[in-house]
Amino acid sequence: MPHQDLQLLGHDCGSCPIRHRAVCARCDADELQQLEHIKYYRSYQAGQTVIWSGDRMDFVASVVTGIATLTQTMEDGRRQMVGLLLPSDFVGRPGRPAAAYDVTAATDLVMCCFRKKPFEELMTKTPHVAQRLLEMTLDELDAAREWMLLLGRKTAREKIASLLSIIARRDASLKLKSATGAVAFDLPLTREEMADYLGLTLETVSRQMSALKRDGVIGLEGKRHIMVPDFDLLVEEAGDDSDGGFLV
Amino acid sequence: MPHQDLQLLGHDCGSCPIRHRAVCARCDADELQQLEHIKYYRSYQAGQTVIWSGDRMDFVASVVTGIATLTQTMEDGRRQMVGLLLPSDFVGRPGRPAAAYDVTAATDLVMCCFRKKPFEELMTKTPHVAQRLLEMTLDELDAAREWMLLLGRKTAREKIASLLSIIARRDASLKLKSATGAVAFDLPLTREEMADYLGLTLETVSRQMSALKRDGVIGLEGKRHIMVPDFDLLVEEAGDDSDGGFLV
DNA sequence: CGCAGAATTGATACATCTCAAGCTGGGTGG
DNA sequence: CCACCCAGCTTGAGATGTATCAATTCTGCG
Repeated sequence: MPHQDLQLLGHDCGSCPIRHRAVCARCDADELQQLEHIKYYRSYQAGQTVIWSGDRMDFVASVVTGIATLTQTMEDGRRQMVGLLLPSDFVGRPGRPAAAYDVTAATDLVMCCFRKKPFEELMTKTPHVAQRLLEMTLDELDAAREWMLLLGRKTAREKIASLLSIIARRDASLKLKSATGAVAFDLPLTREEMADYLGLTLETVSRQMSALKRDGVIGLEGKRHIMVPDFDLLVEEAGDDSDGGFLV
Repeated sequence: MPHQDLQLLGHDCGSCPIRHRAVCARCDADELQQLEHIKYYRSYQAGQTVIWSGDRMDFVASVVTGIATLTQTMEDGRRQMVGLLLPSDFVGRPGRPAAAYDVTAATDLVMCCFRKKPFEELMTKTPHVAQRLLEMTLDELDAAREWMLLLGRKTAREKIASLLSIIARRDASLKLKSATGAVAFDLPLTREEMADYLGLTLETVSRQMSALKRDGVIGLEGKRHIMVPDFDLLVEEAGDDSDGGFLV
């Protein structure tokens, strides 16, 4: 059962922190008002399950604050994370009645939910929501393909460095900065969640984190706070083509 | 330079073999006529490169016949396939000037290309193309996530069985049949391409193919023709949840 | 016929997994 | 206030699956 605090903040789209990046980014005043009508907020505590794969899902949503994960599980318990949702990311698929993945709150989480039926109607009647959703889905597809390269071909060390640089970049972009030089951020994931992201065991994640620390690529303060003295070095360790991925 | 046979077949959308599945599936007569105006066909021989990652790309396209692959390559030569495009699948991203992946013809290939600029205009002016593209992109994202589970958590044997069952299913669906009982099909990929798909080496692919043959899960006629006596057994070997994935 | 690309098979190396034992830090109850 | 506890994490030793390197063996084709 979701912990259903009605948030006082953010009831008005105009002052919403993800107003300019989420699925509603392109909406005009009229469309926004229609969305206001069908939206409601939900909060989850870190660790709570938002929805189980296969469950009926009669809403779609945007992440407002916090981080959620999408995971797939095999019958024997092997788990693979297939999505990492940051503020402004979209959850759910219009036209699909049930959830295809487990959705979990990795940190405390606030989502802006839209009742699915009216949301679908809005999509067919006005263009801006569908346009923006297409754009976001194409971006996610690109991210998924980058992730496939990571899973299929990178070494454990490269995988860790890749994940850290991805989080650093997205964290910087949420703060409207760009990731260069010295960078610091909090890991929103446990070692086990990192392992599920990377297709590794948590022991291997731990060992490689220690190795990167030993080699001076990263510094640790507690388990969660990461300091990166030279972001370019981290990117190099990730094995990515040097450019910051400016293909748009 | 693409081998640019103008195809005699298929100049008319009405008789196009992918008319009801491709990005144009929802178009009305008027929209279809606009598409006719900006489309042209291109043919490629098996092995030819359609476009290199980073190259300027001033068209988007649908695969009409044959199979194309999307691959990413790291600086040191490690390769990962990130897309397998069958007839009706879409190539290219509206709004992006350059190709993000290498696109290669795995078999002889015919593509229906649309000049990008007018295609983008058509997308903003009429709803049906954008709607269908969104739907197709969401499907691809689901496929990519399934693929991520494969890359991150499956054993070599499970990977091979998964790939074979995916190809068997898509092959059956193109023939408007469903994959059950005894099934047979041609592999459109070399061992090396299979390895690039699965995040393995070609030697491991070869060994696991031999193992599946030895165990009677598959039969081989030549290198490319696969016979599956019991499709359910193959799916079991793939480690997937038993159901045929009917989440829509 | 014989060649070249594709595939198979073998022997060995090595990265990561597995199993197992401690460590650490923050919260709780005596 | 301290001892304890527990989840999360680290580290170690050994097992194992896949990669690597190296021959052969197919197979289709000029």
